[in-house]
Amino acid sequence: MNEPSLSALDILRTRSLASLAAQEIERMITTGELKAGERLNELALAARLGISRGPVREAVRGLEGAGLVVTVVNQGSFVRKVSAEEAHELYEIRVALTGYACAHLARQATKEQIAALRALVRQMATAQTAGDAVGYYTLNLDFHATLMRFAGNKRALRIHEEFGNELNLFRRRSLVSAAGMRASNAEHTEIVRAIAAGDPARAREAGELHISHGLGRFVASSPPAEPAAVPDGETRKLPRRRKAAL
Amino acid sequence: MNEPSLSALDILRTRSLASLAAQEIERMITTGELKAGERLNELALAARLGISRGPVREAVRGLEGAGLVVTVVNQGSFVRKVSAEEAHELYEIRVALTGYACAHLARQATKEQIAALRALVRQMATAQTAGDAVGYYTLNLDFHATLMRFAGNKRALRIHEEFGNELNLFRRRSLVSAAGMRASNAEHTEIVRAIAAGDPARAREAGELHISHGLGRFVASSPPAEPAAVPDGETRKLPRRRKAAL
DNA sequence: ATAGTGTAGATTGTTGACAGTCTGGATGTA
DNA sequence: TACATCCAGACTGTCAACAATCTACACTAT
Repeated sequence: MNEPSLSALDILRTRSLASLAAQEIERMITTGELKAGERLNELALAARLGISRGPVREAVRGLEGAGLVVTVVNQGSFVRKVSAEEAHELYEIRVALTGYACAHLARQATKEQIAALRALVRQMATAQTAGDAVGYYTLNLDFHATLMRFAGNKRALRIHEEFGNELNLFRRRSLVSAAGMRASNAEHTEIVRAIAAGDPARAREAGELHISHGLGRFVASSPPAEPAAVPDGETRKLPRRRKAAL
Repeated sequence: MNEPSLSALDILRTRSLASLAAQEIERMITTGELKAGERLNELALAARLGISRGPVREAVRGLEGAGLVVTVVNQGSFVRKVSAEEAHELYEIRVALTGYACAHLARQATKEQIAALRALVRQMATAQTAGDAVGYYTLNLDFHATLMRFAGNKRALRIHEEFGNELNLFRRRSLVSAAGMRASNAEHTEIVRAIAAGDPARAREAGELHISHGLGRFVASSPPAEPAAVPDGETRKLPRRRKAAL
C-alpha cells in the first residue's frame, strides 16, 4: 500500500533541507566520521548532500546553538572539542542528575520498572562474563537512559543524552576493561537494589558513586589526548585544511 | 584615543551579522518584547536590523538549537512556549543541581565566598523589608548564579541561566509576595549557614528544599495561564499574523 | 446563511552570485 | 638563510531573486 518510503517530495513537505542537513551532520559527528576539532567545509557538505550552502549554514548554526559545533568568523565552523575540565564538569552534573533520579525512583518506581532495570543488569552481567565490551557499552547507555526516563523527567533525559554525545567529543568512545565492567555492574546492582528497597538516600548515594567511579574508569580507559591546539572555543590562527576532504 | 565604540567595520570583523542578530533576537525574547508563542517574521526582523534574511534565518536556527524557538516548516518560527509540565521538570533539575552545588560548597567554600553569599543575603533582607520586589528578584537571581559559580562548574552555571530564560517563557516573570520574600530569604540564610558549617548533607537538603519551595512560590505568584493553543512544538494550522507587527 | 472554491498577498525555503577575508606558497630582498 | 611582500585560490559572509506554500478573504452555488 505505502510507497516503499516517503517520496522525496513528501519528505520535503514535512522537513526542511536544513533540518535534514542538521540530522546528517550530527550523525557524522556522533559516529566519528567527523572528528572533534575537524573543520566543517560548507561547500563540501552542500555538495555531498546535493543542496546549496544556505541550508547547510542553517544546520551548522543549529548545531552550534546545541553546543556541538564552534564557529570562528571568517575561519569556519569546527566540531567542538571537549576539554578534560569540561568533561569533568559534565560528569559532575551527571552525578547530580543521576543521584536525584535514583532517589526519585526509590520513592516511586513501579514493579515493572524495577523488573526492567533488573533485566538490564542481568544482560550486562552476561555481556561482562562474555567479555563483550561493545555490548556492555550499549546496554550501559540504555540502563542510564532508562533510569532517567523512569524518573519521569524528559528534559533530564535529553540533557543526559546530550552530555553523552559531548563526552564522545572529549576522546573517542572508549570501552572499559573487564575489571571495569565487573565493578561497574556491581554498582548497577546496588543501585537497583536500593531503589527496590525504597531507600532514597541509599539509592542516591549509589547513583552518585557509580557516576563518580565512571569518570575514573572513563579517563583510565581513554588514550592520552594530544595537547590539542584546535578551537575549543577561543583559539585562532589555525591551519586550514585545503583540499576538501570529502 | 579609542573610538567612542568599535567602528561598525571592526565589529563585523569579529562578529557575524548572524551572531549579532541572534543576540538581538534573544534580547527581544528575554525582555518580553517578543512574547512566548509569538511568531518570528523573518522579513520584519531583517528590516528592523537592516540586514537580509540570510543571517536572520541563521540566527533563528541557532536559537532553535538552544531551545528558545520552535520551527514549523512553511509556517515559521515561534518563540517557544513552556508548558507547566516542562516548567516542573526544569525546577526538578534545578533542585538536583542546586543541592549538589550546595553540598559541594559546604566541603570547600572559601571564607571570601561565604562572606560574599552572606552579603547577598543581607542585601536581600534589605530589599525584603523595603518591599522592593524587583530588587529582590534581581538579587535572588544573583545569589543562585553565585552559588553555581562558586561551585566551580561553568556548565552548570550556563544551564542554570538557560533554565531561567526558559522559565520566563512559561509565564511572564512574576514577583513573589512579601511573605514569599521573607520565607525565601530565610531559606537562603539556612543554606549559607549550612555551607559555613561545612555540613554537606544539611547544605544539600537546604538547597533542595529552597528550590522546591521556590516552585511553589513561582506558581502561586503566576497568573493562571490561558489554555494555550499555540506551537509548543507540535501544533499546526494556527493563525498567521498578517500585518508585519513592527 | 453555509459550505466549498479560487485568488492575491504575505512569507518561508532554496538557490546562485558577489564581495571580503584568510591561507600558503612564490617572489624578491637583505 | 631569513624575512617581508604579494598573489592566487579556497572559503566564508551577505544579499537579492525565484519558487513553493500558506492564509485570508471574496465569490459562488446550494
